[in-house]
Amino acid sequence: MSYKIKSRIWIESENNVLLGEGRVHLLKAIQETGSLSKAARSLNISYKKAWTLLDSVNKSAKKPVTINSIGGKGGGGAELTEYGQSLVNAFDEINRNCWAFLDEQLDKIANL
Amino acid sequence: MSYKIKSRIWIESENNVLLGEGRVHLLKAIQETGSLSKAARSLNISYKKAWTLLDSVNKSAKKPVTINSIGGKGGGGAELTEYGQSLVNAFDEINRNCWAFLDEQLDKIANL
DNA sequence: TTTCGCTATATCCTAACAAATATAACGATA
DNA sequence: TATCGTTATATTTGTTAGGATATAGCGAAA
Repeated sequence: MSYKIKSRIWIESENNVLLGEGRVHLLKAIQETGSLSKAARSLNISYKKAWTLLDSVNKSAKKPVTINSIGGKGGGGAELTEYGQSLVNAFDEINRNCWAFLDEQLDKIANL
Repeated sequence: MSYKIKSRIWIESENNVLLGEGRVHLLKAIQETGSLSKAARSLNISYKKAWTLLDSVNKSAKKPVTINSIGGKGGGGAELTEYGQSLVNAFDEINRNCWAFLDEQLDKIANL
């Protein structure tokens, strides 16, 4: 069996992490479930962890990534903004491209 | 100030990590100093940590990456094999290429 | 005005990981 | 055969990130 190359990418803003794979997973789950707590449950992470992540995302981003509402019908919820959706899509695309790129590069090591 | 994209790449072999940035730093330091303990001191990490890393590298690699000698003149030492040097060089090149590639990709996010 | 499920936040606790320490073994050299 | 600076490894101690738990506040709707 041969070597594999793996990668992790993330976006920073003013030395704060804006987006990484975990954050993108969370944002997708929010989009699917309509709430932060449901998203946390679906990802098997604590609400606190999810909240901390989302808070950090929104504090680092130039424009709001989600809109969170407290109280009201159903207790409230969270949803992605247009900007949030664009970020998620762009991140995914870059990540996929990066994997493809690295797989190409790998043959520099394969036959040493 | 605008977003930055960062990355971390590593090479795996049979689900074990072979090379990452930290390991490559260590290998370079071994090459420069001729010993594992000197390399550890130069990187400000404990000997134990350095030894554990190097041990893992050599156990994951298909061919030996360093040759370590115990006792004798100077107490012993460690040096990179040809193969080890090739791995280090290839990793560095792939890493640099990856950075350049990702910087290109970043403008997908810059103007959202 | 009570209920509901959610957002928001503080505090404690623990388990994983890193650092610190100790010690054995090695072999060329003098 | 004593010395030296290594490699090699076990064990103990510290630290910190994350998990668990608790609770307050919110607002639409019935």
